[in-house]
Amino acid sequence: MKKASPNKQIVPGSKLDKRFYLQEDVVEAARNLLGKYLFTRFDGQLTGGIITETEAYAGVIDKASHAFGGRRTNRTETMYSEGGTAYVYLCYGMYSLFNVVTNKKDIPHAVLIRALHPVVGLDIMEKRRKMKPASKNFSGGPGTLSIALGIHFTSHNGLPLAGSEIWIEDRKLKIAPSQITIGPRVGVESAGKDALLPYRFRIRPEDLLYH
DNA sequence: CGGCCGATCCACT
DNA sequence: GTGGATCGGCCGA
Repeated sequence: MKKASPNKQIVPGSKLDKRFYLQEDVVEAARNLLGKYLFTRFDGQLTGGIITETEAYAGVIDKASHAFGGRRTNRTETMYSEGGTAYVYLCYGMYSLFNVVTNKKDIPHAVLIRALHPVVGLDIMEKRRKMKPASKNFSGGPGTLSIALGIHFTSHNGLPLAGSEIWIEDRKLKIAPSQITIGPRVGVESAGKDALLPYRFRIRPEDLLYH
């Protein structure tokens, strides 16, 4: 009997379209982004991988969101852009965190991309991360995946995912509901009862090896 | 203008 | 499991 083996073959993909980014349910959007491919191409260097963990931030009614209560500041202004915009901000003074803005303009929904399974441009990402792509912690957190992809808050905040050096593709990787773990979001303890909302989606680690 | 703190990561124990 | 790194955003004075 044939043994299952990792399939890293790159299937022709299509960029996610406006309809995807305009979906009104940001929790659905977060779930739907699992298994999609996130790419960057800076200075001709193509890097990318499979999104394996996301969190939904539900805008003005979500205490864990930067836009809670309709807060509009210089930083959060990006969240009020039309769906399909990159919201990248500095966290803990040293990490750029990458979010996908969804829904209509002025509705500040966003999905934080929390983990990436590296697939394309491994050599380039290895140099950026200064570690082997097979290492634990290579791109399994929101800060480290931005380093691997070369995403930085000063350069890439506000970029349109439909026409820039950052984009997301659907390569028809199917994620079954049984492969998805759902739970509360990370690092949002101060959000009161919103901290308990099941807005975090993950592909189970054991399912990451075979796709 | 001062101070607090964060959607994190890593080294060290 | 714990704490240090490191700095822009934000709020209050």
